[in-house]
Amino acid sequence: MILESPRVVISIDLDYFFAQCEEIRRPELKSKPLVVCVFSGRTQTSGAVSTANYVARKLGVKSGMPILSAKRVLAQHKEAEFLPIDHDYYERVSERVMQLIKSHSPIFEQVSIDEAFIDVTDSTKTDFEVGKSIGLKIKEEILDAEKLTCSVGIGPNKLIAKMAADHKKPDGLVVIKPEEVSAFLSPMPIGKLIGVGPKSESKFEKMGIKTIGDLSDFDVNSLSDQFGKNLGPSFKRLAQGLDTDPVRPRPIEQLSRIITLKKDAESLWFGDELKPLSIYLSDKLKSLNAKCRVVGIIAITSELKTKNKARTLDHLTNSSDEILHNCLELFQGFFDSSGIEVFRIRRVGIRVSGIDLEKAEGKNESENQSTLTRFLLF
DNA sequence: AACAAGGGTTTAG
DNA sequence: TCATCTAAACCCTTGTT
Repeated sequence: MILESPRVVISIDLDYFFAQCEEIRRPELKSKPLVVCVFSGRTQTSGAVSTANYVARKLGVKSGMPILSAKRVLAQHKEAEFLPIDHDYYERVSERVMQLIKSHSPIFEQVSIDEAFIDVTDSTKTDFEVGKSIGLKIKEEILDAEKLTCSVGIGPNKLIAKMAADHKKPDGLVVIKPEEVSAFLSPMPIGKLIGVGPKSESKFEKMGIKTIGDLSDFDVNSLSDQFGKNLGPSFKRLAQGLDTDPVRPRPIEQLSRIITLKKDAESLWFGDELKPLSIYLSDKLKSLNAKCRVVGIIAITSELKTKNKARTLDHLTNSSDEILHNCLELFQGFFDSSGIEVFRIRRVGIRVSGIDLEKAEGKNESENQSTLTRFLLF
């Protein structure tokens, strides 16, 4: 019985992308520890590591680490570089790479600034050897055109393609044919399964599930009890290597913008800081030819707990004034609630969702979609 | 029972 | 002061139809 129609899916993941972009324009950095940082502006070193090259990673630098910790880890390495993130530059590089990848198949999905899938079932006629040669060609073209390395995975669906790409990094290429899926997945530790993070991993551990193989034949009802009636069965299917999610462009569902305050707030003194955020989101909506129905705020407390509020409007909007006005009212709700719960706010942001793409004049649906994809990132 | 709205959690990069 | 930023998927509760 055929449960899933055979596909050939390629996952392309640009290696340590932001740091590699910095290495392109300053090749002398390649041999040094290189750390791309998001400075928050509170102090000279406050902020987090966005990504680091493999020289820095081997010395212990990790994504998400406080910049100060990375500085300590690299204290002995006077030559280490800490560069501020330059998103516009990475965006331009990414855009060219994505065009190149897209030229290999019309069935294309950009997952993030440095990651994409293509479905090459048709052009390969399901021959994985042909799929492999397309993967090699893409690696070669990206290297020639942009001097960037990437990791490529080829499999019968997105899950396997992605895990194959993760399997050999950097600059790898791994092909997993349908008949190899089980042997590939089964022995892997459960934390390697896409979608299983630290929280789920420790839950699985308590249930005696150590490997993906353990999960693949675990009782589905117990999984539903632990993870919910959607996620539980879904985890089991993934562990079996089953994934029917098609390669296709994802429509934008929400846009948000968040900043770190110079000082934690106990009152609404930061209202002025929100205005540029509302203008940014308004401009973004307009450039997408879109409007939103839901306006929300995000607050992260001094204890790093996230709080959200949102309201649904009775109409669509893309007006920055209207977005801002609604956000300010929502923030009031954090402060004038007669104080059972008091907290200080470290970071604040605004979000629009319920996004409605308007029909653009003289553009068909797919042109509309690609405009959308281009604006997806920052 | 089915659905919408609002808020929290987890994951990924 | 160690602790960025963006987006999606899912979970739960509550209220409405």
